[in-house]
Amino acid sequence: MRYWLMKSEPADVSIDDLAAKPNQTVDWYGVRNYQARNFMRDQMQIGDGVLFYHSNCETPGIAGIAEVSSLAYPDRLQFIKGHKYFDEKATQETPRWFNVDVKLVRKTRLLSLKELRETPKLADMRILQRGNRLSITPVDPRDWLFILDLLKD
DNA sequence: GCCAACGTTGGC
DNA sequence: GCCAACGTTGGC
Repeated sequence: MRYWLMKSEPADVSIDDLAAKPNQTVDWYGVRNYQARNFMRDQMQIGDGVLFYHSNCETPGIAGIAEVSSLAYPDRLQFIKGHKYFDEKATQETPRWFNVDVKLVRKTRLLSLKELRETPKLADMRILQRGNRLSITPVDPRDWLFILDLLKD
């Protein structure tokens, strides 16, 4: 059982969009970074905890709790010619990109990036490190518990 | 295998 | 819209 922080641009899929999906589940398509792909493909297990993070928006921050609800499988968009996420080097036999499914557990208050930065206990989180751009990062179990506590009210 | 050029991310 | 950081590409 591991914990992750996964970034989503709310203009693409927000926490409310997730809540409105069938089964409150979304396929985490479009990851085109090898490190992030490897986390999904090699490490994620069903039931892993997910901090659903809003990025590239007015108030970035953690917007809800979710969970990994499938093992990784080939990202279907890599095969669609003309699509933004098409990859000509990917084939059905040897897909290059993978995604898991993510299911909402509950929407929370917005725990802003600013507040995260102002919380000394969380200073070691990957998301807070200088220059971090990775869209999926592991979360230390202690940080996970601490954040759940911050989100209790 | 080096590394310059280029593209993307994402906070501000 | 700016730009720092950093990943990827491709010529050599």
